[in-house]
Amino acid sequence: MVATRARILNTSSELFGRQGYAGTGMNEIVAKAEAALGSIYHFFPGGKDQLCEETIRASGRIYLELIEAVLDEASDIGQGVDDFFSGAAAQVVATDFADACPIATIALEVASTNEDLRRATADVFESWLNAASQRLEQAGIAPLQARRLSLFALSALEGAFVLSRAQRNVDAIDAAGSYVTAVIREALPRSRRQRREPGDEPRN
Amino acid sequence: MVATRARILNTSSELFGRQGYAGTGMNEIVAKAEAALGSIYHFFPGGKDQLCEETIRASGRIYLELIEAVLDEASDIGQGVDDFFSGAAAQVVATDFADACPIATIALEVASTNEDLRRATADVFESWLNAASQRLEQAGIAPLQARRLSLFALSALEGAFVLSRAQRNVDAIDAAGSYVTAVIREALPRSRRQRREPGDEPRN
DNA sequence: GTCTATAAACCGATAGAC
DNA sequence: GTCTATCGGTTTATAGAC
Repeated sequence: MVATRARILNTSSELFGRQGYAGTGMNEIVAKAEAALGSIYHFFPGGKDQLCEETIRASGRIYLELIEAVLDEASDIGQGVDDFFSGAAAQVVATDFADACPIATIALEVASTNEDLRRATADVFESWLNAASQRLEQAGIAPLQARRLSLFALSALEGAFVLSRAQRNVDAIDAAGSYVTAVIREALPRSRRQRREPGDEPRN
Repeated sequence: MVATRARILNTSSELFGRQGYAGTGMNEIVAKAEAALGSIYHFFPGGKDQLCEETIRASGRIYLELIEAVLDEASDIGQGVDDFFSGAAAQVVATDFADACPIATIALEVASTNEDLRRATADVFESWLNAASQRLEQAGIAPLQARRLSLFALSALEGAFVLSRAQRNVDAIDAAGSYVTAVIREALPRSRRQRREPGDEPRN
């Protein structure tokens, strides 16, 4: 049995991510979460703003864990980035182009209208950037370049999500993934560069 | 004297771009446009949906012209892409991180909820991609690679806009711009590659 | 903690005078 | 073409029984 509070957060994450903050109603959330309207104000007395902020931070944490898991399970950071873009494309297709980044829609909506929520999205992006930077540094890249590569990679991923959802195909994710992966492999110290060649065994 | 219809479209472009579709009300638009509520339904009898679709297509056309102008005025395509990212960063700063891509917020909001509007955003993105592809081909890049490079460059730009608005700095645009420019310069035929060296004269 | 009823404000949209 | 009054519906949020 999933607790009501968690059911509300799961549902709000899905709906805010797909339709945005203003486009998602409290009634819609409780209906889909099979909860009472009173429950949402019981667990989130701050109302819609509080629910949204907690949703941003909760889904941000889950996505952070995904980033860390995919990067850490790969044989090297280049392969990890490649895997992440491939997995993202698969997820977008599996959800019929509905679920891509859990916070990007909200981030654009609130950037100029709600300072608390803007800061929440900034904090989440920062956590993802730090996770990526840290692993690029472990692969031998200097801190400043690791930070810039992370900003570049996350930008390409986020923008590819925008294009993919609008175009209903994953061409942008495929293209962004292959160029970003190439740039990161080029940035690695020569001794640690690896590349899967046509004759290699598939790794998964 | 600016006509009422144009004043409404200019205002809706600004507000939809900054706050999204659901987050912008008809009353807010007419108030800021200094028009009567009746006028909006006179010029856009289809209501909010029609206004938004025309806004997407109109602002998309204006941004297309900007893309074409910046790319065509540069000495070569690499410099043009570099200039575009620099100009985008300047614009974002000048508007206090409010105006970046005119349609990205709407695109994410409507991708899974309004098929007509989704198609409008897809059409606009397609027009931008075609403009970029065409110029990459003129620079000697094969059509298929030109298309993939355009998808990659636009993805990086769009995602950098998301991060920049959320973080309230242009680090993402700077990083994305420099890596995208480098990738495109690498893709050019050796004979047409140009790079500004430290000793060169500034071109503008 | 859950549920329903409802308040108070706001939404998109329409009617009709001018 | 412009303006205002207003309709009907939905929104967020609260009250209070259970």
